Amino acid sequence: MRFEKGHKAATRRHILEAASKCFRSEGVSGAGISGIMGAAGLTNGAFYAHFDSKDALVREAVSSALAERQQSLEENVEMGAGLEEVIRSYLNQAHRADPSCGCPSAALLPEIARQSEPTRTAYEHGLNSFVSTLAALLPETDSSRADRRATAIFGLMVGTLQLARAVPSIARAEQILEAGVEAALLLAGEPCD
Amino acid sequence: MRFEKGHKAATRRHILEAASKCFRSEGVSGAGISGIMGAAGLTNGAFYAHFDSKDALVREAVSSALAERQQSLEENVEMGAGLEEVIRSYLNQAHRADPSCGCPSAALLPEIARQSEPTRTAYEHGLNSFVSTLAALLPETDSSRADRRATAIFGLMVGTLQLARAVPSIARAEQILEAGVEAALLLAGEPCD
DNA sequence: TGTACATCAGTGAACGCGCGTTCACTGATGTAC
DNA sequence: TGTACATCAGTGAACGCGCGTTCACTGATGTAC
Repeated sequence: MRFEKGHKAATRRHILEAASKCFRSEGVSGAGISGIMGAAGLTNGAFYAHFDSKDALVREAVSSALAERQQSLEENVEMGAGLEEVIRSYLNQAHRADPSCGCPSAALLPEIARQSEPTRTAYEHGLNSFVSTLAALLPETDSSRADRRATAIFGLMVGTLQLARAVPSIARAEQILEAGVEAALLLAGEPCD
Repeated sequence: MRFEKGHKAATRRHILEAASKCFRSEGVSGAGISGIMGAAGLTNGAFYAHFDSKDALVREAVSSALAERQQSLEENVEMGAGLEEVIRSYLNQAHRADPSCGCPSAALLPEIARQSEPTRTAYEHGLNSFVSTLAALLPETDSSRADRRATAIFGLMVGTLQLARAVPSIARAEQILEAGVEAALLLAGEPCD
């Protein structure tokens, strides 16, 4: 078979999507090239026609997962979602149970800290955008204070979801998620400083 | 040479300490048996005289790191530290810069969520103790409410430290840590419900 | 119109390497007779 | 006292395996003449 125009770019996107899911569910060092390529419906040999190395794939997959989440957040906000809806759609059992389509920060943060500098820079940019979008949902008008508060709220969301995922008991996970929602709402409502 | 009484138990503890550091700095799947044994001053072959498998080592190393942190927290509290000192001794540059001796939750949580059930159960027990100790530092008298609030504060601490470790800029990390301290103090001071 | 060659996404076997794990062995000490 | 054997923490080479990466090849299509 011959390939229509844009075929290779589409394949590249499929690999990126598969990688982004595999990394979130198995971890960056837990997911291998063969498994990722298999999930994308290809064999391992085709990988290097699309990416220079696993490291390059990690950088792009992290960026891509962050961008996907950013877009989904913005869509929710445009549909009228406030901070409470955003928090509740993050700290719940569905998100806890499926890391593969969820927040890359919750699934990968400690590993991102061990990645090469370009990957960490890409992460920082994605984080900044996400925090800005959250900050715009806060009552606080001073944008630097709102960013600070949004950063803390996001840190709380990430840490809480990770705690809920680590404990084996679903009931305990539920308590953790509820404690997180309650505290995040409190942080959202209280004035800064 | 022959070995004095208790020698083998001491070696086992050394392996556990080395493993606990290696896991925190390189990740559970990033750290190998050879590297851990080397860090303990032994060769890889000796490992299986002390532990059944890497999985068993992970379980014990996680427990041991949690217990060490728990003990250090309790000592600080006995020396008169309040919640603010605890928060500030967690969310600072020294802790950000050295994961190997720091909080195992901040270094390993997403990986712990992927471990076998016994490891996750061990983690849950360590977490519960830590949260109870934090809860006792809150003004809230109702212990179940205090536990909920302490859980959220701990989630905030863990997520915030991870964010600070992931970004490449130290200045940005500092902003993140400060935002976390501010929010954690707010959560500590506000009444629950 | 037919033939030879170029293109190019993808295949699948192979590379060296390090992993977790096993095992025959070492060498210093203790014990039996 | 001397000799043979047991004990036991640790060594270091080897096992099979999967990793990231490379490469000769396939096979369908396009282009040149």
